Amino acid sequence: MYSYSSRDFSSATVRTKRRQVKNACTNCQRACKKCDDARPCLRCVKYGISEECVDSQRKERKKGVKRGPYKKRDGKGSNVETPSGSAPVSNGSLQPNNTPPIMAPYLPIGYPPYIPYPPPDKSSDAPVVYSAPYFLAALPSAVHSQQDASPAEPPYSTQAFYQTAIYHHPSYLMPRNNAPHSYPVYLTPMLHKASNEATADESVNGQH
DNA sequence: TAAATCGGACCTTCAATGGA
DNA sequence: CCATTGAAGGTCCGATTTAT
Repeated sequence: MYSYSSRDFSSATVRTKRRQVKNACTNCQRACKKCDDARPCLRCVKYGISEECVDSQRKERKKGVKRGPYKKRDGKGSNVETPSGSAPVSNGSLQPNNTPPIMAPYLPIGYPPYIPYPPPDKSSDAPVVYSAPYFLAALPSAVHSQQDASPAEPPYSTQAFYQTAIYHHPSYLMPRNNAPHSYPVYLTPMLHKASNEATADESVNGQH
């Protein structure tokens, strides 16, 4: 879910694999932008083109392609190493002993420090918005505060966007894969503006 | 300055291959 | 039979271009 490029890290840190969705929507595909598994995807929601958010059509894989002789396996299946020298990525799933994955080393620059976020307070009316790391990675400026555990009022009127996002993307606003690393998130004015004005923006068309 | 574009690096999938 | 290989087909990062 969380896709962060290795380029987001200092050279001293390990490379991490970029996560991709299985099938991007046609809009994101054309724009070469990050999509997600939900339909409509977050990007289409943002641009107000939810109704156009449909899976792209995938080609059938070629069959019967002759393949040359494989290279001899050197030594013992040493290919256990992860691709391109990347660290063994915890994809957010629980480890065998049921301990949460260690996510902190994979957080992108600007990501809040690794701190477990307390569960929502049922007695509170304050909207507690969780965000998956993926969401934050896509919208790093959305992180307004990570230390304030009880956001009372978002600094901007984001109700419209919240409603849309929560309706279409409840999973974005809740911890994923039982990961405890969730944070309160405020949306940026840019995002709010987009949510209100996106309907006028029909320009999410592509070329390529 | 923000948004759109797009080249290409990176990732996933899965049929072919080859060892047990 | 099953683990491994490796290329096809895909996603999306990030530099560049264009619009406001």
